[in-house]
Amino acid sequence: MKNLVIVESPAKAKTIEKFLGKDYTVMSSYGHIRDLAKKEMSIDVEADYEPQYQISDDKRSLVNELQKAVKSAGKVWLASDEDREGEAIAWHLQETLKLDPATTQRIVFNEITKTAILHAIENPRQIDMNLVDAQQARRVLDRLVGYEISPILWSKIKPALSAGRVQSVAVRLIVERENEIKDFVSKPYFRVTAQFRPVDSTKVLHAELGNHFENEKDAEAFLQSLVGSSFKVSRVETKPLHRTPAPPFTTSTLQQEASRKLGFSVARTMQVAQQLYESGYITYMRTDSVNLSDLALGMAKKEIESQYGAEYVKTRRYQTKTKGAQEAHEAIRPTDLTAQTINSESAQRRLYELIWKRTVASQMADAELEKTEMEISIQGSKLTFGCTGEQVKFDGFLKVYMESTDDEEDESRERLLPRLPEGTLLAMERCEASEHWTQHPPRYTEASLVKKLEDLGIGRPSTYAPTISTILKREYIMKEDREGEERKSVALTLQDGKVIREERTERGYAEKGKLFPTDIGCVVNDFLMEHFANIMDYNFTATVERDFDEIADGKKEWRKVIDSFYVPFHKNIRQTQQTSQRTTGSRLLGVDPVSGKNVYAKIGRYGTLVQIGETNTDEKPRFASMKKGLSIETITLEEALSLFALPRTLGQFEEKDVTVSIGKFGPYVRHNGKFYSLGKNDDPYTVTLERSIEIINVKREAEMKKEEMKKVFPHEIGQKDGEAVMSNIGRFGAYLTYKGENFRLDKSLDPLTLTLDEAMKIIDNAGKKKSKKK
DNA sequence: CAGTGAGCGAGCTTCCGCTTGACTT
Repeated sequence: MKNLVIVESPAKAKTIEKFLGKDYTVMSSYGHIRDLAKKEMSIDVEADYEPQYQISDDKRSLVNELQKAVKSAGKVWLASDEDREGEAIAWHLQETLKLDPATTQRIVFNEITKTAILHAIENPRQIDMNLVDAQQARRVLDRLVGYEISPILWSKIKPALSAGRVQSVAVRLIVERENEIKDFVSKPYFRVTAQFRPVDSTKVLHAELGNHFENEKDAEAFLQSLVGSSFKVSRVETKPLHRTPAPPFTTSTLQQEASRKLGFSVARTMQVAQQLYESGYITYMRTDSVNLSDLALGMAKKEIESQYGAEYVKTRRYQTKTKGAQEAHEAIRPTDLTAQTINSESAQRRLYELIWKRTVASQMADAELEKTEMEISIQGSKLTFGCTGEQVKFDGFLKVYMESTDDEEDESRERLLPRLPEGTLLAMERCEASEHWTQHPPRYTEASLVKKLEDLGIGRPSTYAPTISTILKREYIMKEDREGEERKSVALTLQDGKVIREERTERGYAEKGKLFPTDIGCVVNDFLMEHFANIMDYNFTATVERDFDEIADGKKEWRKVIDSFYVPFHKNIRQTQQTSQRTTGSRLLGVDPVSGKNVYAKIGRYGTLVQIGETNTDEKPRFASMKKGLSIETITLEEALSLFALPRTLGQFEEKDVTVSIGKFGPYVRHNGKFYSLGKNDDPYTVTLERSIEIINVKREAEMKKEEMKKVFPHEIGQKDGEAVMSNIGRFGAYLTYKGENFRLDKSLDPLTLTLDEAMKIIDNAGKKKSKKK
């Protein structure tokens, strides 16, 4: 063994090994192998911010293996990605594996082809310490911010909270959007639509008035004024229009489109993309680059030519405009563009097809359209109706793919218009003025939040999904569906010279999977905005990124950059810790009619709660947790008082008290020292004694059944090759045991009546799958 | 595994970015 090549990803290692042949062994570092120690700050501020690195727990055995491989290798090639993090990974490898910088080869390639890799091997360099230092600065800054602010939140608001350069700004976006929505005053307006017909034809023309009316009176007056009017086509304008395809997918745009077109969460998209990547169907899925390799461009051209014809080909190179993009990889694309679809489970197939279409469309010709705008004049009025139509002259990339939008009101009312010359007289067939409301700005979805973060240059492709799950886990935000609000709206129709008024009940737009801030999210955000405005600034990341770039260019020293940030920052930390008030988001709801004491809603150590009485008096106040769906801001006095109804004693069963309450794991019934969880549809505030007894009995029966099961299992189905085939019930359901190995049983199969033949079939099939994988 | 919330004090929590696995029945 002469050469050892180390890359970041095992899938990449497998591919490269094939290109390099016998003289090379390719191993993977699985990302970073070393990081700041988890406990405490692990940055020696006194010693000029010396970082204390440690091999990550889950990498110890890997590092051992790498060490062994290094010993038997003549030359070591560090081939991690060509960006800040990749350079740091290479450096950490060099340090940890005690490689000699003079003989260690640093190589990079951002296209996994034989040519690119061989070219890289011929052009090795040494590790770029400036780039490594830029990464160290990034790492140290994030640790300082996160580990100094978080403890302040623990002491001033609630334990186990967190703050960080990325997550806190993500929460800020959601809190501020919610505030905008709260301040938004929805106003009604009237939109007038009409249907015309040329007097000597049956063609129909759908048009809309260029103006809206603010109230019903004006709308009605306008409709009245139309009675007896004549209408004609006053202007026709036709102009060419062309549309360009969207660039190939990056992580962020893939997440957005998969959310809009397939309804995937950001995490789901990444999970499915990972599977596609590991099966070799697509290129790497964590990327900020829209660039396609020459190989891919060539494949696309060939594929489009053969499928759609040469006139559909237009080779395009896209430029990445994203702030702070590092472009260590290609855009996300199929590895083989001749495969329009793949034979795989549904989610993988659908995501793959989306990627295929987007990639191919990006290399196709513009769509050529003809847009016609028609204006219809009203005799005796300055107002005009208008309609637009679009005709596709050449479909180009539209043959394959059209990008979606987030706009909920996007009705794409464009249609083909009949050809009518200017001056054509029109008869009005019907006309309606309908009431609508102005819409508040939309709440973020996971995907639109990712887009916003990317626009601000905050976060990286590998962190978008984890960031969202962090702020969900901390309960700063929640993801919810909301029904549209019901509204009464007025519609006025012009019929036989009269205006008919009709009231309709309408539902506004339903919101699905939208992000809402919680009480805690709002209180933490207010606190951070008050005390750490610079970190919360939307430009903070962009500003420090400029410093990191200068470090990478060798123009600045990383420790100095950190020092000029840290000195004022740390002073602010100390001051905030000493002087700021404990923050609970407390709100006075009113007076308890029974005790005459004040009732508050606020944040406590374990979440939001309501409180009767004061905390700074001798007499202890009474507390009760808030139910799901209640918030400090909207809870009423009555709702708050009702929360004190627990625990309730419902009566007796088998001569013992039956009580109901809410515990750590949800609502429960307690009887004779035992606990029984309430069902999903049971409300602890109203549940009856009868229902509680039913719950107790159901659980008792289930437990008895389980006991009986234990007696029956493990069950011997039969013998094969002198070994027993057993069935059993475990934590994850029924399974078979044979020759010391376990095999999952499908839910539809009964582990007791299964025959030996059936069991052996399952075992054989599972065995085949395993050997295939290897 | 079925509270808590005041106060006492121990010991715990926390960042972002790079990569997969997982006692997988």
